[in-house]
Amino acid sequence: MKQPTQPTKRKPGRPKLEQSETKINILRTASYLFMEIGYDKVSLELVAQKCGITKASVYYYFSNKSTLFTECLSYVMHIAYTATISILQKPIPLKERLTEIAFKQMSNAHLDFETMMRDAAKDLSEEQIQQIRDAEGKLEQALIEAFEQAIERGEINAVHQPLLLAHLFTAILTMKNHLKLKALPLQEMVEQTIHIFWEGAMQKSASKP
Amino acid sequence: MKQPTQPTKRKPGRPKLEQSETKINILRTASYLFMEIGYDKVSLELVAQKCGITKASVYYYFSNKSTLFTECLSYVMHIAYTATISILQKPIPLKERLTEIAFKQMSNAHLDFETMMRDAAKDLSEEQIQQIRDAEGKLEQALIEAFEQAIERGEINAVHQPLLLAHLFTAILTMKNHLKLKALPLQEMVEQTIHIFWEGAMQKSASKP
Amino acid sequence: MKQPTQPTKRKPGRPKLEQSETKINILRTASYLFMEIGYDKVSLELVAQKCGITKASVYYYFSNKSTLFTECLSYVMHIAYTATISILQKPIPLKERLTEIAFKQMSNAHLDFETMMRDAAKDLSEEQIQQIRDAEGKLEQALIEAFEQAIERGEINAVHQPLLLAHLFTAILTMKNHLKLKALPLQEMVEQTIHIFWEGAMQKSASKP
Amino acid sequence: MKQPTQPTKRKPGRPKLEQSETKINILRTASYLFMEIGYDKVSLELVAQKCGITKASVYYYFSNKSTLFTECLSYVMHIAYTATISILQKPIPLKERLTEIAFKQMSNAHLDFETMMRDAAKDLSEEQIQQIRDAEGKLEQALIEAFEQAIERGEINAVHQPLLLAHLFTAILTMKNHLKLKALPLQEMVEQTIHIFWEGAMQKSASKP
DNA sequence: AATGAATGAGTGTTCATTCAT
DNA sequence: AATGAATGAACACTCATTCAT
Repeated sequence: MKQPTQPTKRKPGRPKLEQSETKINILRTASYLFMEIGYDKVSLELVAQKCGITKASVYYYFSNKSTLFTECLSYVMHIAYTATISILQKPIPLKERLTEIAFKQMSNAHLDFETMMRDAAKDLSEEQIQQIRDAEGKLEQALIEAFEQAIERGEINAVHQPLLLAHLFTAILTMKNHLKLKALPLQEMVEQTIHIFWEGAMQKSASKP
Repeated sequence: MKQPTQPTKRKPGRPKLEQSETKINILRTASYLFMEIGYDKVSLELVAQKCGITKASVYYYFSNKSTLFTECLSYVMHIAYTATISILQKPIPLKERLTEIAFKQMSNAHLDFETMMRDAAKDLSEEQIQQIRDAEGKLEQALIEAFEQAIERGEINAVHQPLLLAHLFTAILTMKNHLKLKALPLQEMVEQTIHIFWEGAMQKSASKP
Repeated sequence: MKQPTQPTKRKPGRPKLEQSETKINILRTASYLFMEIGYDKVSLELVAQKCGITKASVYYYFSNKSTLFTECLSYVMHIAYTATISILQKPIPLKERLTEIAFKQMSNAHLDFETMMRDAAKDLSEEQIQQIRDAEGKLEQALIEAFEQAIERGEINAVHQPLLLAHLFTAILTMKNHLKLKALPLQEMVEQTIHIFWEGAMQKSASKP
Repeated sequence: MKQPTQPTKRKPGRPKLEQSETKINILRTASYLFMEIGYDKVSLELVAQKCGITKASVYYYFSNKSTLFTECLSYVMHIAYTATISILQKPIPLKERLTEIAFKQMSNAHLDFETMMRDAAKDLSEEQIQQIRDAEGKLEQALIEAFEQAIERGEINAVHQPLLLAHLFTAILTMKNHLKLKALPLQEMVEQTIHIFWEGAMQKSASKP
């Protein structure tokens, strides 16, 4: 979008990336760390180390820890959004799509969203929080729409509110943190869990008397 | 019991208070803080402040931050256990009991168990972890048994594993952290959520095809 | 020496000790600890523990850590003095007496005097330092006199100053701290060392040219 | 050596100083303090103060108190070693060389090695202890060899073990701590002391009967 | 673009000391 | 005579942040 200011001869070959490679590297590394061990326990020193650069260099690209965090979460949310969307658009029953999403999420041991936010909250400005919440909102919205469509199609009982279903589904995914369950095979656990959720959401019979 | 003036070896020195009020105060205050903002962000300075005493005084009663945490969690777990048990023993359908438990838990915005443990883990000794896990185990066990009995009574489909049901139920409770849902009236949210869970768990029809 | 103020009927039987047993216990325990691990590393808590009493009780008998230290050192010095004197008075050649003293001192791994004083110095008042130095002085004096007599008897070359000999002898005893020497059998080490010292001190030949 | 403008991969960022002056300053200051008042009583705050910097800056250069101590001792030992060696290699009789070493050592009122190690030991890793002991070993070895050669040359009685002589010599140097002796002129004290040691070590006459 | 240097504020922990009982 | 309770000052260590180069 941003035309270089000088309209002179355009350099041949692949143009340099808008975002410096270092910056992206930091973003990726920090994102991973934030999700793995949480906001507080990620020191910028650690991020720098893992990137093979200096703490000061991190500051060159991100003016704050909170800024870094904000950009990381936006970045991660975007990826998660893309991945989720691509699953949700598959032409298979919603139950199967949900199972697939659940399986993906539960496979890697990331901290859940709210946990990270809680730690970071103290440092984040209003705008930053909003920025992250927006990114999260898009993801939430995608899920909500999937449920809305399922209701329209009659796959799910219209009694339920899509918003609530979306959050219930998300809450269920936190089961991955329950150590005791590590005994059970993941595949089986995911399938059974989603099955219960699904049957509950679907039930045709009478519900709220 | 206590013979008055007779010289039956009265312990010298200032008599110890039954259960020092200060200690209980610390326990309560720290428990609240740990659950509210997590292990790492609770500084002993903060605990002391909130108790109106000095950091050193906290150390008078608890030799460690990790010790304090351990005792707090045991304390809290015990309370949660007692409360849960007393609900589970009521002579009403399990679904109603679960709703009641969920309502209680979701009413106060505590961090969930695993999140706290993750932060604290680095400081806890093997025994301390075990001690907390034991307290947690009792709670988990109570839930599991409730599900087992429901299965025996035919309230719930025998297809499901009580362990998984218990953890699914617990995972669902983390929904309380989802800010977006703060818009919905709590009562309604809890009822609908448990309803979905319940129908899913109960379903008489075919399950895994 | 100190006549009780009231000349009334003297209580029959063994009179109660002037010094309470607890106080003596503290004195003994603390002395041991001070000499074993040094002034700084001895906490009053530790002393109390080893005595089976409370920190506050230690303060009941000794108003300060420095006071306790002072009294301990005086106490210890007195014991050392007595022991040394009793050896020095034996009717055997001085060389043998010195060997005996050296053997006793090197057998137990106590810190040496100056090391302890250096740590404690920051806390001690002028009077306290003087008090300890006095107790030390008596010990030093005993050694000096032994050397003086040996010179008078012609056992040792009159060239040497008894004061210097005494300190040289004391300095030699610090060899017990040299870890590398732990390999050598103590008995042999002591004998050889004193032998060298002795021959050097005794030499009849010309000395300062 | 340093090619000026040519684009031969110049390291980016601010170039590192040869051996940061600050670091050397810390090293010197801390070394002095450690030897003067001992490991425990040297707080990093104090080191920082004396250097005119912040405690955090000390941590910028040395990751630990124990690391700082280790590097300080290695540093000091190296200096002592160099100085000692240069004296030991002089073409003068061993006795004179020893006198010179003793004079140098006694001139500054350092704590002796073992005293410092005793305090620091609790914080030092195995490797660190080894590192320091190695540095110490080199010094010890230099002395031992000097004594071995003196024995070969017949300067010293072959009865004595060089190891023991070296440690005896070292022990004697601790006399510098004996405050009482501060009255005597240092020069004289050193000469007389070494003389006694020397005559004892040299004696041609019968030894162990 | 990237870095070495430096810092201030905070954290967990220890300990001598005081005081009412 | 002895103790439980409480505190202030210090210490080792960490970390986000700044700045000149």
